[in-house]
Amino acid sequence: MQSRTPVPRASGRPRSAAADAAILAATREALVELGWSKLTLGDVATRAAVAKTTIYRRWPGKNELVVDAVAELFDELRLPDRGTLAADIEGVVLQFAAILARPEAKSGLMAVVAESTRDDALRERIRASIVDRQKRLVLEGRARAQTRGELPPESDPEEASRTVDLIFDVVAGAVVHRTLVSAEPADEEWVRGFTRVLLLGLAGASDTPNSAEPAGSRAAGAARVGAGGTP
Amino acid sequence: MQSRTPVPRASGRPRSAAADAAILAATREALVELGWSKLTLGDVATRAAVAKTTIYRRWPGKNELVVDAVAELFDELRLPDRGTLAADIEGVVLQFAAILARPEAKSGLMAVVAESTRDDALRERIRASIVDRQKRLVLEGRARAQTRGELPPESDPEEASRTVDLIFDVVAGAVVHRTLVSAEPADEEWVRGFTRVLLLGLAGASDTPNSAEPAGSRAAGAARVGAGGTP
DNA sequence: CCATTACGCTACGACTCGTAGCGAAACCAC
DNA sequence: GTGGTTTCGCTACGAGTCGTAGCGTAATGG
Repeated sequence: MQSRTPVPRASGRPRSAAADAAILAATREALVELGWSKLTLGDVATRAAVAKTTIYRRWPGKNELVVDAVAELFDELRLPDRGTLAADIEGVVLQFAAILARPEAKSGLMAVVAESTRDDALRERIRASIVDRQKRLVLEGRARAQTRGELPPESDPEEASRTVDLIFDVVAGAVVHRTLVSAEPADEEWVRGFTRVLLLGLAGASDTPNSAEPAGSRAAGAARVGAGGTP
Repeated sequence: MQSRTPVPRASGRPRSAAADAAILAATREALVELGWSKLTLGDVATRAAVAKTTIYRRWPGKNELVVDAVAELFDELRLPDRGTLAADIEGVVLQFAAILARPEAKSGLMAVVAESTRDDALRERIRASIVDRQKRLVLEGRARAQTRGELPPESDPEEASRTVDLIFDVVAGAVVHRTLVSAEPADEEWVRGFTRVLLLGLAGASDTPNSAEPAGSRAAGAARVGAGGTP
């Protein structure tokens, strides 16, 4: 995943895969103990029992290293079929919240996102190794819900894409804000309430794809909501 | 707001209010040009035409200085009465998005939030000078909507508090995620879609305050939605 | 006039950064 | 084996930042 193989190397001493793992693990350890700002590559090198130069040969700098170290935390995200869209959402949101609650994710993720506002390459790295993996779950859950009949099949593909993006920003944003800014746990009770709001909102919005009205009024259509569920 | 008057000082040379303003303005300027990571207090001092020691006499460090500098950006947030809850939400979300789109807010805000995960005092400072000011708008908008009859009067005060917290995390989180992570503009079209989902979700959720069910099923009640609006 | 506090300036040790240079180690092709 | 190639660990280095101390000066109140 983070193999920085520049080109299909011909010969020479191969890079130690163990060193990669040790460096990333040491980075997470340092994130827990020191946090982002006090984390130094020299310290990571010591923890990983490698030379500082070895790290610089593989990663451009602290930003990229932390992105890869944090990205591995999200590898465990799964979307088991829990029977209903609501249950699926609650399950994956709870997983996401559990990862975000870990100190290495907290202090590392937001810091690199902040840095990415002035570094397009870094943002692309975050997108590829963290964000896209999360967004794929949204797509998967949506497809599953369509199979169940809980959501109508996508009519306009572009509209569907916008909706997925919206869902993703709402879900990930809400959990992140709850965890990091409000500094309160995204526990089961909160996730239940959040899922209810999200689901009702999406179901209601799906009948009125778009409109020029300044929003408001329309509402009656919301009755055709979360069909399915506890059948 | 950022007056760091330790105690009601008796005598001596008073602190220059102009210096405070110059330092905060210089901080924002440096955030735009350099970003968070390359911003140094020495540079800020030069830009503000003050001595570096003057900054250290007023702020503990870079984190707190940036919090105060960014906080001033949110002073302009207003909640004019636009007639409907939907319009009110859209208006304030657009304002919020406009502030977040500014580079000094982007690079500064997320960085201090990241730091606040390991610094309780810093988080409290952020809460007091930035977050609470935003949350007050949610309360104000809710009260206004209740007056209009768009939302039922709060029955259980604790339940109402949880709802306000949820709304706040969803709104602020979604806009932040859209702007910083997805790196796409929270323009009028996006805000319209977001408001529609949020409003339908809240209206639908308001009849079924809470339940032990794993969510899903319930939906019919959603018809008693956004009453009022374009009367 | 005097006590008190803020200010500008200089200088300082401590620390981190990212790189360069070296010899040794590990791999491949022959 | 032997030679070529790449990585590794180690040391050392200049550059830059941090946060503080010390000093003389400026501005206020009693």
